[in-house]
Amino acid sequence: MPISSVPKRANGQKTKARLLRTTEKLFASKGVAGVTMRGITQQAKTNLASVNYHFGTKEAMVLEMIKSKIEPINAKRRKRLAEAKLKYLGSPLTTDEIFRALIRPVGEQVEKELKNQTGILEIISRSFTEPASFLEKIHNRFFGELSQVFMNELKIAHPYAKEEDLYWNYHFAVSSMLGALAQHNRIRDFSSGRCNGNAIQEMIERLIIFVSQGFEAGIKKTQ
Amino acid sequence: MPISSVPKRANGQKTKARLLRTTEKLFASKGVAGVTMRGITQQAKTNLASVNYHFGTKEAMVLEMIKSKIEPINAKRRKRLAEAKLKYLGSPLTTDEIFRALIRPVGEQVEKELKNQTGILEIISRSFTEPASFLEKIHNRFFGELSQVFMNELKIAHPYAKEEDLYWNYHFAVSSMLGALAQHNRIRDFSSGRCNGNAIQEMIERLIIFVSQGFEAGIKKTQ
DNA sequence: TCTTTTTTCAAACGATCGTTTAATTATGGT
DNA sequence: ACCATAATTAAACGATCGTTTGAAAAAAGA
Repeated sequence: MPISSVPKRANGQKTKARLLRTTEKLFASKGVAGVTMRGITQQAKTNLASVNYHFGTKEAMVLEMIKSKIEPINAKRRKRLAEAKLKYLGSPLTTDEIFRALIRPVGEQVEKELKNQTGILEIISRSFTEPASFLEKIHNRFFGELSQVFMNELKIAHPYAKEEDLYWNYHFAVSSMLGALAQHNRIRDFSSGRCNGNAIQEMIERLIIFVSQGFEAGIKKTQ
Repeated sequence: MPISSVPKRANGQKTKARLLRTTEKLFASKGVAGVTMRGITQQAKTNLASVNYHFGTKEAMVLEMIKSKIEPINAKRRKRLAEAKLKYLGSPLTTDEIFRALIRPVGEQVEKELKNQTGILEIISRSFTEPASFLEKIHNRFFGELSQVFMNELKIAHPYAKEEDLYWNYHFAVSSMLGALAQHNRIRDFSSGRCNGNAIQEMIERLIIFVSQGFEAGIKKTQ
């Protein structure tokens, strides 16, 4: 008898986790419509009804999967921003440092889970572009307040910029990030093999430069 | 008896066009999965079987709709690029002029069809992000060679830049454009009403600046 | 007008979707 | 060992999907 009494109903939790992992893969490759109950349960080697037993509905399972993927990234984003602020002790951050805190955690999480073939990039981007209406509440909850945090930091960094410019270009920056992440597998073919879309770290660093400079150019328009 | 003998079976062409227009709206708002045969034929006030009669399959109809929306834009892009080259008579174009030729035609087409409530932005972006596999052939055909044309122009404009940098940042630029267009309805809420996502022309002009400067910053990295 | 072709229509088909039910098996507590 | 709960399973349900069929209606050509 093991001393640790934490995992009660161990097997049950295992199938639940197995379902979530399978949902990840299928959602990343085929979207929410491609995630079928039979496809998931078959690949997770469990019964069809197990999804409804563990999660209630298919939607609830997808939402829980997305939540489990995005929340750690957002936590890291806040942490990085706070660390940067601490380092600069009150004085405003540079644009690229702010966007570094926003974008780098994505790349790190991707590298971390590269072995799992999980496809966080696709999950994040799909959670924005999927037509499924039930995903919208997720964004407002996950990205709504997070965006306000980063926008506030950008306002501090650019006190003389017009608010309108700041909003527009932050919107471009986020959209660029999502678009680039979502399309990252296209660059290999497009560049005839010259660029590797799986070199995530390289892409992230390049993306930070692109987005930061685009942002600054956009807000300096009127100065 | 009318002299013009062009429109034979006039009524038949009308329902076909009506089907295409309805497909536009539904695809834009709900994606390819949300485009149901019964939903389309009901809204187009025709019979369920008319889709298969006029187009063969649902996919064929969606493809034809997308083609009819994107091809005019791409034609305009080539034309604008050619006009700009003619104006500069051999000397290389500036970065923002190249991207202007790429991005502006989208905005113009949107403004042109604003009254139709057709949603080209959603159609373009969805045609990239939709998980439907049958859409992939479209991109390679539509955007593959077009991208090569614009990439060549960027190479001419930046003869000393590394090819790798050019490819990466063109990829970012296109992804940014698609991402920003796809997410354009989010900025209103995000900015608490300060920015209007339906002010397409303003967004397009801002986007050109953002993308051009991001691109130049990305390729100047090593110079 | 008569004939031929095109277009529309109601009805049904087979397939697949998410969910539910009820019976069975496995597990943990006492 | 016994019992209550948790978990798994096979089977079926109702709904919706895209497509096909065969006949009726409409339009064009002769």
